[in-house]
Amino acid sequence: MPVGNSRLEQVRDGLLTDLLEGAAPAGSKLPNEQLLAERFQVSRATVREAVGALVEGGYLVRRHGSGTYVTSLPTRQHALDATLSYTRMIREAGMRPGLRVLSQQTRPATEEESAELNLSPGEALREVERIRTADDRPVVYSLDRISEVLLTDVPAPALTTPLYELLASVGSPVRTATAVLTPVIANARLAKLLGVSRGAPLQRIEETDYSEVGAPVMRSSEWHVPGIFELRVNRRS
Amino acid sequence: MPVGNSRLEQVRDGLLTDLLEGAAPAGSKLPNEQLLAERFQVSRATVREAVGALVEGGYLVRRHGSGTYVTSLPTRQHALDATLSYTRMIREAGMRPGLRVLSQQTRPATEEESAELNLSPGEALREVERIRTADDRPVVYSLDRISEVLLTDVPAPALTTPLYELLASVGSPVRTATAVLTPVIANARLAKLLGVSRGAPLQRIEETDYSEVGAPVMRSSEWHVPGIFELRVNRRS
DNA sequence: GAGTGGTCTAGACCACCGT
DNA sequence: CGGTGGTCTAGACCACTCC
Repeated sequence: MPVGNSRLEQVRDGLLTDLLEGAAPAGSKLPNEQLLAERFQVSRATVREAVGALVEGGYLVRRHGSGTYVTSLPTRQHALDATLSYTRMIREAGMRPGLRVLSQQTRPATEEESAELNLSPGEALREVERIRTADDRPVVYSLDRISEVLLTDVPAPALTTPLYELLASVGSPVRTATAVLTPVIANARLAKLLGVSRGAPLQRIEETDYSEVGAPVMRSSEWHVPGIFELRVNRRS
Repeated sequence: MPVGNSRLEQVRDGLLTDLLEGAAPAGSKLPNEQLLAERFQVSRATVREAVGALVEGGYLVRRHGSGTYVTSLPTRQHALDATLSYTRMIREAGMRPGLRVLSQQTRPATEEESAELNLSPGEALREVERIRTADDRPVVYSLDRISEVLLTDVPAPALTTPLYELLASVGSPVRTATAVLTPVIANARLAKLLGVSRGAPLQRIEETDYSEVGAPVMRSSEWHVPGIFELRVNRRS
C-alpha cells in the first residue's frame, strides 16, 4: 500500500485504497467532505485537494449540491497523452523493448527544423536514426534531432543512451510534447527497415518535445508499424 | 476581456491578460504569491488556485523555492486529447464543417459491442452511418453505435442532430473518451465514399465515449482522410 | 539566511440539489 | 428546507533554492 509523507497523500491513498479494494464501488456516493475530514483527522481544505486529485485522475466525479461519486473506469495510464515513453508502452503490451542505432551525425538545421527548435537558420544539430524493436521485431523507425548547443558536453557517439535520459542529464528534461499523427504508405526503404511490404500502412508521427519551461528541445519523425502496440489517446471535453 | 464572477476567475483572467498582452513575456518570473494576493486583493489561497489552473493549462511553471515562471508555448487547444468535437477542429482549420447521414438502423449488438458498451449480448442498439465534410469535401466516414435503452424517448429518424448534443439531451452527456488510432488502406467502398484512391492511406479511429460517471455510452468507428485537418495530441510525462 | 512555493488549519458564507 | 460541494479568508509553519 502506498503511504505518502504529506497528509494530502495519506488522504488520497486512503481513498484510492477504498476504491481499489471495493469498499467504494462504482456509482456509490462518498461520505461528505466534512466527514472525510474527521475520518482522516485533517481540515476540509486538505480533503478537497485529495479528492480533486482523484477527480483529475478520473476516479471520482463531484456534483455540486449532491455529492461525490465513484466512476466506473479510470483513465488509461499508458496512452499517448499520458506518457512519452514507447519503451513503457511496449513493455505494457507484454513485449521486450529494444533499440538499435542506425546512424548519427551533426549537420546544419533545415529551415523547418530551425523554426521548430527555435534555432538560427543553419545552426548545428545532432541527428540520430534508430529502430525500436519489440521482442526483436522492428516496430518504429525514428529520426530524432537535438540542437548541438544542448549537447556540447556530450561526445559525438554517445547517443546510444535513451534520449530522454540524455536530455535530462544535460539539464533539459522533457516534460511535454505535441505530436501530429498521419497515416502513410510504406516506401521501399521503410518497408525494408521495418520488415513490412511496400504499400503497407504505417503510422507517421511528427513530434516536438518541450522542456519544463516550454522551450523546444527535440524534434522527432517516427514511422510505426501498426498492430504491434496500441496508440491510444484519452480524450476529454 | 473575459471577466468572471468569482475572484478566482478574476485573478486567472488578470494573469492571462498579462501573458497574452506581453506584460509577462516567456521566461519571465511572476511576482511572488503574496504580492499577487495584494495586487488582486484576495488571499494567497485564491492566488494559488488561479495560478494552479494556468499551470494545468501549460502557461506557467512553478519551481519550489525559486518562483513561478512563464512558459513559451501554451498547450494546443484543439488537439485530440483536449476536445471531442471534430466540428471544432475543422472550423479551427479554417473550413466549414458539414454532416451527411447515410443510414440509421436498430439492430442487436455484436459480442464486441456488448462488451464495450456494457450491454447484455444481443441487446438492441442504434447505429448511424455518417459522412463528415469540410468545405463540402468528405473527410470522415463514421459508424456510431448507441444503446437503444438510452434512446427510448428519441424517435428513430432523429439521429440527424449532433450525437453529443443528443446524448446530453437524454441525460448522458459525454465527458471523456478513449480512442485507438491505426493507419489503414482504403478499400473500394471507403475510397468511393471519401473520394480517395483505392490503396490510399486512411486514419482509422476506434473510440468509446463515456458519460461523466464513467459509463460507456457510445462506440464509434471512424475513417479519416489525412491532410485535411490535423490530428494532434498533447503529450506529457 | 532570505525568499519562494508547498502544506495545512479553522472557520465562514455562498450556490446548488433534492425532498 | 437541509445537506452538499464551491469559494474564500488570515494566518501559520515547512521545504526548497539560491546567494
